[in-house]
Amino acid sequence: MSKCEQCIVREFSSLKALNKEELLHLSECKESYTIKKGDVIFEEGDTINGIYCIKDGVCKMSKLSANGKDHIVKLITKGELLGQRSIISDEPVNLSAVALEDMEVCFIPRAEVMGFFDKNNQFSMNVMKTICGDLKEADLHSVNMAQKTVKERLAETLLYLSDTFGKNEDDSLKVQLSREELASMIGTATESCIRLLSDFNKLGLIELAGKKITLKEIGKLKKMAE
Amino acid sequence: MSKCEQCIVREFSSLKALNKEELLHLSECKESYTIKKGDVIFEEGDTINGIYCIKDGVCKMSKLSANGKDHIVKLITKGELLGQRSIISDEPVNLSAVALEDMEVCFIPRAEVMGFFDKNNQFSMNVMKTICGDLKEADLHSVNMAQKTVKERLAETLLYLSDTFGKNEDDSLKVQLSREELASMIGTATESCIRLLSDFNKLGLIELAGKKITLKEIGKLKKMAE
DNA sequence: ATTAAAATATGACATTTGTCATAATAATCA
DNA sequence: TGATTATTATGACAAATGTCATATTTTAAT
Repeated sequence: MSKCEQCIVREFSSLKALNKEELLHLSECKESYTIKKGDVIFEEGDTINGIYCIKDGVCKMSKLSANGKDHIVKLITKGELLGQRSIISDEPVNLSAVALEDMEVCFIPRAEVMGFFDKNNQFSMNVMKTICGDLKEADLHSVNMAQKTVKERLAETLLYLSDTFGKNEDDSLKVQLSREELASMIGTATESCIRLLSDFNKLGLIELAGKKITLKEIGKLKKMAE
Repeated sequence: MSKCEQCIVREFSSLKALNKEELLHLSECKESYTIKKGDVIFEEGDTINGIYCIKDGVCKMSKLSANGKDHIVKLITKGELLGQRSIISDEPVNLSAVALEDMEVCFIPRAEVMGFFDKNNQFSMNVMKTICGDLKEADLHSVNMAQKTVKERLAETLLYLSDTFGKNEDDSLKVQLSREELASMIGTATESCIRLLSDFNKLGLIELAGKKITLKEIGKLKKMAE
């Protein structure tokens, strides 16, 4: 069992507020998991009994809409905690989490988390700030969904992917989403997404090579995203 | 200066966790305001120095989108607190708040709120739960914006207005939004909103009388909203 | 009450986006 | 490797939505 005290990822989440003693205790009750690409961590409506700390990898958080399509609400990566909202509200999770690549995660039991809330005010404050940040993001996101065109949303999403998850050595986007997944992030039909990618390609804004997408004209893409 | 202890509205917000002593202190440092319809409580980007407790009335929370249009993210009414996110994150507010009708609000200084966070764990927990609820709502909202048609969103919004804010004696919706505001809630052009309202009217789903909107076929509207 | 201004309504049309069909390419597996 | 399947791509068209013009109604102001 690995020591939480030595885990660097911890420093990037609310868990950074924990003291040595708390970390020691955490090391003993947490469980490490390896999750394969495509695996479901939890599904919308599931009752989870703790939170997940992402050590490595990226997963998509999605919600089934009334018309049966999956909508990707956000992507989560290392240093973030999963399932906080559910634990705090004492409700089933409202989003599904599916790994986009192989992942390393630790599961922290509910009781442990509640203990931290009780005894460590700084931890509570950190969680609160995180959730407030999420809320701000979510509000911005819905305004974008409501007011921007599909083209603008695509440009914006490509830039977001680049900024947040970085590039490979060949400059292509690190997270590899299928066209369907990309479409489900920007809220459009897969065909529309493919068509716009083609357009962007023809305009020289991006370069397509199979699943790989490379951003060529960041400035123009930014303008396009408004 | 009115006593917070006797304020019924308190019972509906996170403030219900406060004890007698805290309430006494709160009574002394809070300030009551009357806000006229159309008045701005705060604007996106403003730094606020406390939170607002809504005693009466309804206000719209909106965000300016890149194309210059205002998008109404949500409506807030009595029993809710305004500005929590900003105070917790220690950031300017990300939404504007404008009164849709005359309002009664109390302003609670930042320091007071922070004191409650420090000393009253239940209060913190309540706030956290509220924000988690907001986050869940916000995620659902963006999925709806991304996946539903304008028609579906209009039906859904009308039902929401009826459920949340109730009806007048003549059965018409209590909150009176202009067509422009309604359009800005569902994320569409004012003309499209007007056109769809006309359609709904012709179909007998609703009844229009000037600004007044009366829902006639709740069941059908629900089906329409999917 | 009369006028001016704002809000609501409707028509005509352009643009965006979705849907269905089908082709081309890439990935997977026996 | 060859066959099978999934993914990506493109065309053709329909449906949804936005824009601009203009009429009508409501509201506000003098």
